[in-house]
Amino acid sequence: MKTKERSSENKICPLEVAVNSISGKWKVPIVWQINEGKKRPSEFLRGIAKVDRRVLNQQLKEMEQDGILTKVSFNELPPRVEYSLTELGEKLVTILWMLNDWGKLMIPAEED
Amino acid sequence: MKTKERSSENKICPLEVAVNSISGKWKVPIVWQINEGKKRPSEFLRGIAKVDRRVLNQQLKEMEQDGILTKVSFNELPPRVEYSLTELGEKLVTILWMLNDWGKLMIPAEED
DNA sequence: GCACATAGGGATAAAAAAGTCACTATTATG
DNA sequence: CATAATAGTGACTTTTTTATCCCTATGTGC
Repeated sequence: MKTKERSSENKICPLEVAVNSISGKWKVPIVWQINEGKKRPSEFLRGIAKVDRRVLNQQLKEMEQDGILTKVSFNELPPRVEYSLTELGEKLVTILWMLNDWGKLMIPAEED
Repeated sequence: MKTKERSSENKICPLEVAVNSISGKWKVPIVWQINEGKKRPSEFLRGIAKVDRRVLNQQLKEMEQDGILTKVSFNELPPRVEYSLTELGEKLVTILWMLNDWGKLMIPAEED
């Protein structure tokens, strides 16, 4: 999910940039799961229910380009790739925790 | 954007609920603009660039159902409707400010 | 009557995102 | 040789989301 036109198109809005960078069905789950340190694509595939390999790669790639994740490819066989949070990504986790707390406030009402 | 299946489908994840409730192209801009107090749909239309009336209504409706916005309809002619943030919505603004700060960290790199 | 403003919605089209399938390549194992 | 891991992608379909168009209704001003 690249940076597209949203509310404002002339000036760069930091909030817009931020929201764009985490707008993707599996991006927040990815950040949420990686917290332990490193994770391989295959681990994400097993951990995050029904993510497709194709889509996972897309989102990982975008997050890497956005500076949220770091990718390390080992020259081994079978191939090994590890993703970890950058400093920026770790700061995001802090905000996600707050969003998580905020989300708790919505649950009683949405529990239908 | 209703609550759909994301990472986990059995247990309710507050973060998932939170993210779902603000996943919508104009939802964050709406919250971001309403901070002053109240806003009429027509004001959003003029304020947020190219939002379409139809889409705006959809997102306002969902946010009202999610408890983020409060809608007040006045029985006047021409009709008047005002949206304002609920307590929950105001708490969201706090988090959006942090996301905004976080987004600033991404801008130098993305300024191509 | 016509145009404008207000708020709202049905039917439909377009665009964007996500998902599916099949293939690449390599080594080890049976 | 077949199969299973590993990571990755091109071509394509499906689903979801957003946008467009045209209607409703009401009162004011021309």
